[in-house]
Amino acid sequence: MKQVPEQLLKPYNSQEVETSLYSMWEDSGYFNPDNLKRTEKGPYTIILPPPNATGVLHSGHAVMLAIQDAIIRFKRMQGYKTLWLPGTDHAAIATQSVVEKKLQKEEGKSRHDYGREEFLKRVNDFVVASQNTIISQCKSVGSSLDWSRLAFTIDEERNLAVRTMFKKMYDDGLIIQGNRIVNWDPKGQTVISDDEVEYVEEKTKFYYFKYGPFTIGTARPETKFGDKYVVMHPEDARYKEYEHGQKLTVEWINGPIEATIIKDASIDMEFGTGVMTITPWHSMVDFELAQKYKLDFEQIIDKYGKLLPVAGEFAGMKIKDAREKIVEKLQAKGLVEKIEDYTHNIATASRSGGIIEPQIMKQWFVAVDKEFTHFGTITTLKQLMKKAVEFQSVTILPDRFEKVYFHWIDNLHDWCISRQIWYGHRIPVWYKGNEIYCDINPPQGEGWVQDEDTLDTWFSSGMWTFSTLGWPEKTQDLATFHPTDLLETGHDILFFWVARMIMMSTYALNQVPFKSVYLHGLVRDAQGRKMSKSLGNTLDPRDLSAKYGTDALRMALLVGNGPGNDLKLGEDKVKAYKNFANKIWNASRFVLEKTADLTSPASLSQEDQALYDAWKATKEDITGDIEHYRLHLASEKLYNYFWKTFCDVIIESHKVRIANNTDKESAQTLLLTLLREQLIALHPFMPFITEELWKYVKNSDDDLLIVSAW
RNA sequence: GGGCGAUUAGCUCAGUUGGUAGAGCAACUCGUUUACACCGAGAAGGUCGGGGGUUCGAGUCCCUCAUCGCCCACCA
Repeated sequence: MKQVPEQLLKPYNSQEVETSLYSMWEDSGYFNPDNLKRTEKGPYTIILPPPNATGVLHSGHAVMLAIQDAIIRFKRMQGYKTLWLPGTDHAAIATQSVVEKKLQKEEGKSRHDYGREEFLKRVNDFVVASQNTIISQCKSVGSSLDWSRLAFTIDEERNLAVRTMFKKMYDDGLIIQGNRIVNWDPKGQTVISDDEVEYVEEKTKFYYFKYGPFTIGTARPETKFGDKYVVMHPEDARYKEYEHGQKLTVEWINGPIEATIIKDASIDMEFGTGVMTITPWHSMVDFELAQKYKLDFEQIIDKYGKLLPVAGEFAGMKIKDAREKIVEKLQAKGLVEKIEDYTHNIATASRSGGIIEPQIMKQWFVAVDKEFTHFGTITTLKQLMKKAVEFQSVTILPDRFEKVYFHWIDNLHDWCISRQIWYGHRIPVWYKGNEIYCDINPPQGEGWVQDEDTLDTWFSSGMWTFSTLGWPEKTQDLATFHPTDLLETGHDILFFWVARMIMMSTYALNQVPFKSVYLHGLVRDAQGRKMSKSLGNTLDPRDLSAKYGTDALRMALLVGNGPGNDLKLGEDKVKAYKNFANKIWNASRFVLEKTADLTSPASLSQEDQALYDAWKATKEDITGDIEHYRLHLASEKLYNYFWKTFCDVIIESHKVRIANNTDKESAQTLLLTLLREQLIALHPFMPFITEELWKYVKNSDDDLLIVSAW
């Protein structure tokens, strides 16, 4: 007769067991696929979306880790050679600005006071110091990541990969340098890509100014100094007396100027007066018009958002201050016809919040529409991205995001990849006079100067599935684990990241980066609001995990959380699964007590066999759910079966049978078998409590639950 | 301006291919001499946003309207 372990006599205490269980798993080496004994089903790989190296664990991370860990544990138990590869992200702009603020606050100096080299050293020190925080927090929620393969988006290996990729794309003519109109962020002092622009609604004024015989409409008087082209629709009857190319002299802000009439069908006759003047240096639309008709470009605003000498008396003023003054002056000259209230969207930089000022600048771009020869066929990067999803080499879950993805590709312009910040992968291009040199390593000889700019952080992130596996070297890992099986991430970075990974991987390897994409939603508070520090409604996963147990937290994040949908998380929900953990604990003790005198498994009675078969069917159902990434259903079914069927029905009836000695050994065998199998099935979702209980339920020759057969 | 999603019990949400409406929380009644009160038993609660259609049959498919939310877009 076995003794029921003393530990089971008190309620389940997650804090007492979690840390040591995690160490036990780590020590076992089973997080590393090379150490797995059963790998008959072949490789299964997930690369972890790298959290910011300087970040702390938030509920978004917790969801991501819970989902991926559940899938990885499931596959590992099924007998796959599972690799879940961790890493951290250098998050160029975000990290640099954090360190800049810190240095400003602590030492009162800007990055320029330190100089590039010293500043980068400071950033690196900061990153190294804070990196362990996020890593240990990932561990604390039970993530069975292979830490032996930990990567960093800007370490030496990844830098080599980035330089190699840049060079390859440069040689293929896919990375080009050009003077184009770009999104300049005066606050962050860098160019950003179209995807980093966020449109924010702004209430402002709409001004109607007299411009010679016309009335022009504008929301931005401060850009209008040099406006010498006046544009209207060729079929606008109101202006039919004027001809394209006609010149006339008009009185304007700082005196008379010679204006040229442009007729173009892109003008909306219904909007305003149907006439506008254009400012090609500071407007995307105007830029295109100017290119079309080969007009002059003149810069009006500098990179700090101040007016240039062309503004005459207004030179040096911030645009915001200048606007009023200019309107006043026009008013004094009698050129203001009317002013209306106006609501429109202004472009802001999503990171810094600065208002974007379009500028013409020399930058580096990835040409997405340019044809090139790719493994023997002519294609474009856009086509590569499109085909991967179109032909289902990559499937996106939920599938409605496939439409969103295609729509994004259709509207995609060349990707501006150069940034005027210091922290990041430096562009591997050197200049000497008019010579330009691009290679993985610096050129020989004197007088070469490297390009000052760094790369968009998503450039290196785009290579993440294969740079982490050793590319450009032909490593065993790359051959074994690429393409990866699943990318699980938030739908908010579908464009930034998912699309770029598909582009980079199909381009460089002629392989998709992953076979499936699983997009989870945002974690919101119980009222459905976005969690934010300013609202004070954030739920810290570390607190929840400490208070209710990691298993409870994980269940709360998984049950009912279908792909693509936002999850409303209240503390009540976590508490409910803490109760469930305790239920498992108590039921396990009870089963162990009632079966202590069972020496060897008995054959099942017909009735018990039927119950067992019903469980088998449930488990098969659950297996299918997990295989199709329906964790929200699988977890709920396990919960219901354990509580409603196993505890409330089977244990209740069988304890009577055991007491009355009716088919006792069959009853005992069934209880023990069902408990064992449910611990296995629950393990991917609630790894800690199940592994802990497994110690008491397993047979002597059984290994850890983490590697037990599903 | 385009696209997408949501609308199911008081609250938060499930409902995989159309086949007699589900869970958690809350509220109600009862129960504490033996697994668990972090519990059990029981009862209550829904014309599945409105309207129309397809079907033997619709929460599920189609059309339409309404409200809320998200994404995309260079109307000055």
